Amino acid sequence: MPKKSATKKEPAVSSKKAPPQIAPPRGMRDILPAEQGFWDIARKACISIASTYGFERIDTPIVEETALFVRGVGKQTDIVEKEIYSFETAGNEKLSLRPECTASIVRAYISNGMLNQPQPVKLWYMGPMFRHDRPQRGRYRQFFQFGCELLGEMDAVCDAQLVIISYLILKELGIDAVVRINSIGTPESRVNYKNALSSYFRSKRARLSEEDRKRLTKNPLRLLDSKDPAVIEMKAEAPQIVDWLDEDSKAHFMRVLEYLDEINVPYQLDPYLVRGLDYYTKTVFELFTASEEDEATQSALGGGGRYDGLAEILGGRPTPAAGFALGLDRVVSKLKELNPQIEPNKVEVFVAQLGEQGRKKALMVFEELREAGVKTGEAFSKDAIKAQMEIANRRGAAWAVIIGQKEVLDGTAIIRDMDSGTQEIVDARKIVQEIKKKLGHG
RNA sequence: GUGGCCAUGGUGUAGAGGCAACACAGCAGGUUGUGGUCCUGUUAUCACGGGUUCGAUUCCCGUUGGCCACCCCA
Repeated sequence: MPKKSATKKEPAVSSKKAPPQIAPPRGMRDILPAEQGFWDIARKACISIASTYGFERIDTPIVEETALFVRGVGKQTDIVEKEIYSFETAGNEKLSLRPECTASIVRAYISNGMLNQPQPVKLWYMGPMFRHDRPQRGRYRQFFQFGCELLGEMDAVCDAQLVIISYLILKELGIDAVVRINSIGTPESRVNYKNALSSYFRSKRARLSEEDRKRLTKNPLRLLDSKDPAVIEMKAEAPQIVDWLDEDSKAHFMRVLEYLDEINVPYQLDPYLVRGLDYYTKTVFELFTASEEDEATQSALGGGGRYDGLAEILGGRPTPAAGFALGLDRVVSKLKELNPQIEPNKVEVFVAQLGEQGRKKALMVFEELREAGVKTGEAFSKDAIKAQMEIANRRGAAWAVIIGQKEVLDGTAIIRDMDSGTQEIVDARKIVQEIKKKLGHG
């Protein structure tokens, strides 16, 4: 290869040249300390409600065999067709970053023989998922999901409970959510419906856009969420899936709705809701915020449904199951709009020092206070007392313990009331005792 | 993956073909060991690469990234 660029000056790694834009990979981001308070609130709500309903945590690998997702999520789905992060290892394993977690959970259920545990098995998970999609607001290539999966039980009350749990988590966070729900029946009834739907739209093929014609052959169900006004109009007359459900699915769906009525979970029947993953059967639902602008942008906070066939697809025994996932990035961004109060990392006492002797003594006093269960702050790397007091103030300390050369020689310490500015000198051996008394720790 | 808009200190913004401005945050000071106010100083090769030009941060092209719409989803 001719090295034309050789004439150019070496890009000189050592020069002062600014590095090229240094940023995380596209569609990925850092979640900084200032953000973590919001995430903590969201995570706590998820975990506490899921635990209340008897769900237990499971962690599965972030990477799985590609085949798991191809079989589980569906070869035809966009997620697998164009969004999956796949790679081959040095050992020729074909692996993928998980684009969602349900397939992994079912895999874990099978590979750990959980069918021998009391059923249903109720699991929750929380972690990053990866999809190589074009980034947008609320859509990241690495995003976090919290989800619950309930395996080994087919009763409709389980579907309802999962809807309720996801709804309650959002409610707990002050987010007003609306559930959109539908039933897509068994694979067989869906095939019949698909046929009916495509023959309906085929009769009106002339009025379809090119894009929608493609969908007609590829996945006619997707026509139902087309934004083309002409299609929306045609939709009104289109066959609806409820009319094609088998008796069992219909009865199941009715029971789910009855349970939701019982708990007063607001829901909208959405005959056009079909989810983009192949494994769903019967109940499917999505959660949206009540505000209109969000409806326009179609960004669901979460979604889920029943997937009775998945375990078998993955090579396990037939196992009825259902679950949901919340998009935590979207939940957190909604939560931030509500401006919840974040507890700052406050401190009760601050230990300030002057001089090397003072610092050594202060190091020990800090440990004693910490061990006594007092929330204590320090800035031992600072020499100036002024800078230390500034930090003490910023961290909201009610008291400051000040130890300088003089105090070390006298065997004393200064205790300063940060509100009034009054100070007293105490015996160095009684610092912890004095502070605890002042804080009312007994 | 397709199309549109955009890119200035840590953050939010101003600016104009010829010294890059303001606010906030940060750091250091305002004499000898004390915070919340105030004052001073300090913090930018204007995302990266190339082109036009005497001269580009400003105009043009490309790259990267962000936002928006489509697609799809969380």
